[in-house]
Amino acid sequence: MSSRKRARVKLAEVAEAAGVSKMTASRVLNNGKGFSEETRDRVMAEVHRLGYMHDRMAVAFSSHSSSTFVGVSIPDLGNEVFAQVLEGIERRLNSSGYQAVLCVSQYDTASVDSWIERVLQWRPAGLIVTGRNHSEQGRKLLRQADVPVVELWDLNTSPLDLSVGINHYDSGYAMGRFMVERGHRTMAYIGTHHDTAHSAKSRFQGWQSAIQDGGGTVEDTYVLKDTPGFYGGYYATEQMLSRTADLDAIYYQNDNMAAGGLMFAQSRGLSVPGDLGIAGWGDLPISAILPQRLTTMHVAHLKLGQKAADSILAAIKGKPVEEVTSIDFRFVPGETI
Amino acid sequence: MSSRKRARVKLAEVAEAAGVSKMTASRVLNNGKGFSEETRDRVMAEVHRLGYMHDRMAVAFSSHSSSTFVGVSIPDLGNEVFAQVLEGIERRLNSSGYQAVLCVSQYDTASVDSWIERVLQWRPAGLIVTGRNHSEQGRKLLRQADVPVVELWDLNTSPLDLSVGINHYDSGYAMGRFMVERGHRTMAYIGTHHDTAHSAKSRFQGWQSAIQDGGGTVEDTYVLKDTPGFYGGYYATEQMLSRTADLDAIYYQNDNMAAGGLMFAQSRGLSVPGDLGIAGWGDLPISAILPQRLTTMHVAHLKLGQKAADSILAAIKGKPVEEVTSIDFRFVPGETI
DNA sequence: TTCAGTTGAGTTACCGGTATCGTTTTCCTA
DNA sequence: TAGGAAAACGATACCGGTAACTCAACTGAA
Repeated sequence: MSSRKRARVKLAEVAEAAGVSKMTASRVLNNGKGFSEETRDRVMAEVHRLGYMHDRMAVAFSSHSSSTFVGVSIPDLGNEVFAQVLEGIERRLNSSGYQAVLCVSQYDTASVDSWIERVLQWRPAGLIVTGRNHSEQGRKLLRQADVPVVELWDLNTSPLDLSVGINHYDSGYAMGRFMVERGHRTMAYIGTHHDTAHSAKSRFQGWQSAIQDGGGTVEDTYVLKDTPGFYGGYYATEQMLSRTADLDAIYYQNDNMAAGGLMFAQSRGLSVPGDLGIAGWGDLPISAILPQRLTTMHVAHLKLGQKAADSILAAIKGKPVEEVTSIDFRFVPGETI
Repeated sequence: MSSRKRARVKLAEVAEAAGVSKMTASRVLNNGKGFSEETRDRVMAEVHRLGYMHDRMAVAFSSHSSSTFVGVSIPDLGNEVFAQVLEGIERRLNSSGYQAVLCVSQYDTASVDSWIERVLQWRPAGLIVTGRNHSEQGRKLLRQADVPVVELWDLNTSPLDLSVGINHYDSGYAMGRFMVERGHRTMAYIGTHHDTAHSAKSRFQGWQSAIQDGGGTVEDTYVLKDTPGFYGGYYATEQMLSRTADLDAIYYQNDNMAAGGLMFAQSRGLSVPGDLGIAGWGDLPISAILPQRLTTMHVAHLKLGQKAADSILAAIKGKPVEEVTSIDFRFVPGETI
C-alpha cells in the first residue's frame, strides 16, 4: 500500500485559487443562482484542476439534512427470491442518487435491531426492512427515528409507516384450492424455519385452510432449519415419503425446494402428478428447465423491490404515497398438480 | 405518516441534565478514561432517559475520521455466485461494526464509475470492487481516494491496492485438461457476455489452451447476452447442438448453465457423458439434485467474500495485509465428463 | 435625476461532536 | 504535612461546508 497522504482539497482552497469566497464557490457547486458565467467557469476550472471532491459528510452535518443512504435489511441472500428483490431495490435507489446500506439478517431479530440502531446513527434518508414482525426494541427505534420506513414482503395493512408486499395467505389459499380441485386429498407441506419466516408461514396457513375447506387433510409437514433450497427439498421429500404413506401431493415453500422434490420423484420413478403432485411458489428460474412445467405462483420479485424503492423515495421527497402497496401474484397451472 | 418532529436529543442536553460538561459526557460515551464511576452512571442514566442517539455524522465530520461504510460493488445479484460472495462480505463487515454500501453494476463500467464517485464523497472506510478492469476514470478515482481498495474475484497480481480472488485461468485450464484426459476431443463452450465478464473469459481462455495443448479442438462457442442461468444453458445447448454436429463435450460458464444443458440432454434422451460430456463451474446448489453428479470446480464463494472483508478491515485498521490473497478451487470429478 | 429592484458576491454564525490543553481535586509518598 | 503525580473535569477551538444576512453595483422606470 502506498502511503499517499495528501489532505483532501477543501472548498476554501478552491475558492481562494479562483479568487472568490467559499460561499460563491459553494453556490457554483450547487448550481444555485448568484454568480456570473465567468465566475462559474473560473471556479469549475479550479475544481477540476485541484481535483476537488465534495464532502457530503460536512454537508449533511452542516445543513442538518439527512444522508443519501437508505438502509435495506433482508433475511438471506442464499434465497434467490430476496436476491432479486434486493436487486430491484438497489437499481431504483441508485438511479435516483441514493445508496443502499445492506443488512443480511439471517432471520435473526437481534441482529436486525442492532443494525437498525447503528444505521440510524448515520441519519439515513429511509429504511426498508423485510418482514413485519419486529421486536419491541426494533419497533421502538423505528418509531423514534424520524425517517420513512417501508415494511417489505409481507403485506401489512396497518404498517408502522409504509408497507409494500404480497398477500401470502391468499396466495397459499389459491394454491390449496387448486390442488383440491384437481382431486388431491392427502397432502403435506415442506418448508423452512416457521418461527422466523413469517411469510412462508402465512402461505402455509392459507394453503391449509383451503385444504380443509375443500375436504382434504394435511397429513404431514416437514420444516427444515435451513435456507429453502434445492437439496432441502430433495432431502425432505425423501424423509417424508418414507415416513408418511399414500400422500397425494406436496406443497413446497418455493420452487427450488419443489424442484428438489421433483428430481427426487424422478429418481425413484414416481410419476408426477399421478403418483405425487408437486406445487411450488415464486416461479423461479429453475422451473424453466425442469422436465415438467411446475405448478407455481408467479411473483414479480424485481418489481416488488422497485415498488419498495419507489415508496421510500416518494416518502423521502415528501410526495404523497400509498401507505400500503399490494403486489399481485399470478397462478401458473403447470403440469405437476 | 405522523409528523413527529421533536428534534433529536443532543449531547449537550444529556450533559446538562447530568450536570456535567459536553466533554465529560462525550468521554463517557466513548468508554474513554477521565471520569468517575458515579459520573458515568449519571450520564448513562440521562442517555437512556432522554433516548440520546449518537450522531455519527457529526463525529465523522468533527474528528475528520472516515465513516463505517464500505462500498461494495458487484455486477449482478441474479447470479447466485455473486449473491453468495456478497453475503460473505456483509456478514464479516457487519460483525465488525461496518456497513456495506451496495452497488449492483449490471456489468456497466460507467455506472460503477459514477457510483464510486458518489460513494467516495461520503468518506467510506474502504471499497470492495468486483473485477480488475476498471475504466481510466474509475482507476483515477480509486487511486486519488485515500482509501483501502480490494479488487475482488479476478486475482490481480499487481493490484491497485489489494486483491482477493481466484485464478480463473488456471481453473479453466484444469478442467480442460481433465476433459481431454477423459477422451473428449471436439469441444464447445457456452457462456455469457465475454466483453464484460472478464473472469469467465479467463476461464474460457485457460480451458481453450488446455484443449489445444491436449490435441483437442474448440469447435464452437455460444455467448449469450444475459445473466448466466438455467434457461440460458438449456437454450444455448439446444441451439448449439442443432448447428454443430458431433460435439463430444460442452464446458459451461457455471453450474446453473450446465444444469440447463444436462436437462436438455435428458429431454432429448442423450446419455451423459456418453453422447455428450458436460462440465460446469462453481459447484452451485443445483448440482446436489441433478440426476448425475456434475463435473465441476468447487469454489468457496462465501469464504471468498469473507476474505475480502477481512482484507479491507485489516487495511482500514492499519494492520499488515497480504496484498494478494488467492482463493483455492477444488476439482469435483462428478459423473458428467 | 432619483430610487426601488435585481444581481453578484462577501460576512458571520452555526451544525454536534471531539482534540487539546488547562484547571481543580484527590491521593499517595517522603 | 508538604509536595508532586494522577485523576476528574471544564473551556475553547475547530472540523468543512451552508443558511441567512448584508452590501455594493448595476438596471430600468418614474
